Amino acid sequence: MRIYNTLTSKKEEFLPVSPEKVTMYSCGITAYDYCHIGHARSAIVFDVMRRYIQYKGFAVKYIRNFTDIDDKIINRAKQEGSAWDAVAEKFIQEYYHDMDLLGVGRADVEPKATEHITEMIDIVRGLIAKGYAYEADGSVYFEVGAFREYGKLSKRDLEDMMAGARVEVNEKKKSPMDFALWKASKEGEPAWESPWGPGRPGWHIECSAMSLKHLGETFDIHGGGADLIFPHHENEIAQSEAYTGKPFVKYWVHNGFITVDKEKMSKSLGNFFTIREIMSKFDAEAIRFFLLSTHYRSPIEFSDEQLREAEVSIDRYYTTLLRIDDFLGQDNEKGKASAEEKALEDILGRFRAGFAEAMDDDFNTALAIGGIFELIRVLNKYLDGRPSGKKVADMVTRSRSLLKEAGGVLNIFTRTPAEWYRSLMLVKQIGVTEVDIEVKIGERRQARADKDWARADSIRKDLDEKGIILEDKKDGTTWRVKV
RNA sequence: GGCGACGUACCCAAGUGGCUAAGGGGGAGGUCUGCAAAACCUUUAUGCAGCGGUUCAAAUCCGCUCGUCGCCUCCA
Repeated sequence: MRIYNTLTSKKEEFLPVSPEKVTMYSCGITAYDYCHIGHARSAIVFDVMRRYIQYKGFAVKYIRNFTDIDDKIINRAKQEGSAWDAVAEKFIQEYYHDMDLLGVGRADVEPKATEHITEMIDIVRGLIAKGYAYEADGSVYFEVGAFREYGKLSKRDLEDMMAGARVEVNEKKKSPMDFALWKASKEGEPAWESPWGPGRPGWHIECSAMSLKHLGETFDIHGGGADLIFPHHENEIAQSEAYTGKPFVKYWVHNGFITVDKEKMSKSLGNFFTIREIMSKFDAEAIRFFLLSTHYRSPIEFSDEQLREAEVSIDRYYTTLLRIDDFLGQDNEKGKASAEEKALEDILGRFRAGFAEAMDDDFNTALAIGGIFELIRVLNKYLDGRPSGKKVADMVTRSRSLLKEAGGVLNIFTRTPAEWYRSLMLVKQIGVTEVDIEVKIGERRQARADKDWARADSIRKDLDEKGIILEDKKDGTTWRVKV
């Protein structure tokens, strides 16, 4: 398995610290607002990495934090006239709501910054003792110049940064690049007792403290959005390595951005879409599929059209699954081979290896999905030959289980076709019920038996206008939701 | 200004030295069907931003040019 490491700027063979157990940490959210689709991408990308590493047979310990104390949370609370911790708690719950629908699993530990104040203070105290940090007016700063390797992740030279520094002037800091480990609290702000007086943690220190506590001094994978490379992750490295004297992380992985009109989606530009906004128009699975249909490091242009195409693709999957289930449900006594038997056997024989090869190459989900649709095409062609018999049933069953296996790793294609259509009916706001549709199908069946094609077609057209497509098959009519 | 990434068909998107340039969507034609739908078939890049170079061999490596974007400030 090869993973692209931001630290070395290349794909590297994945060799975890411990051969059996993989330790990974991803930066979660600051809980001050609803999540947008960029948060979804990050969460889904790392969710898939974790699932795939488990699929490969490793035990995984996965940590994803919540930043529950921060300026933005405090400001939001002020705006709303509520308590800062109530704001954080509310948006953590909203996060779970969105992520559950997107199929993002819970991490093994989901630590909150405020639950690790003691650990953070210990690290800050240690950094001061080792000469990497200094106190000024109740705040503590990390002295960037004292850490020789500063800039190694973001490939920056400290002197260049000073020259072009756009950081605000802070007289208390020795250098403008120094960053806060501990911030003295102002009047009325949340505060914790510390050796430097009442204050609260700086942003970066929490990840160092929580990863150290839950994963140890050196762990395997640390991830987040590419916008966290600098300064957040650079600072984490400085703090952690200065404190422990050990390498902090083996593999740094960063996902690319979502763009709108080619520009990065961001809060400040105001060009962002929240997850729930999108889920009011598209099924959550379509969002997940859309995000996985591009390699995680590439930018993705967000658009309704792309989401719609994702829906069409998923629909193709479930339509095939329905066909498989229909096929396996029918009598398959007499044996009739399909001309495409060899082609299906070939692809079944290499499918699993192909999937692993794609995923082993820096989690190439786009290629892996391509393999899934290749199998679907060959299988459909095979079924077009109307084969029957035990061997055929076995091959079709095997196809289905391989599709489910691959889908399971990506956590897509895990529902039944019926569940998919039901969900589509909700999201497309279809104005007829399943019972209505069955009644219409019954009426049409009679019309067709009477060879009253005009009436049969009018019933079909009527449903089509409501977003329901009828399909006449040998043994009856089925319906689907139009995507 | 410094650092970095990207530019593959009508659209999205894999592929980063050698097998017919994956896969999805769309278009055109066809098979099947009462007609449809689905599915399948054929077709839609002798070509990978442009120009040079390295090599027996380049979308893939190197150089330059053009274009787009990101980070350097909170950001997934």
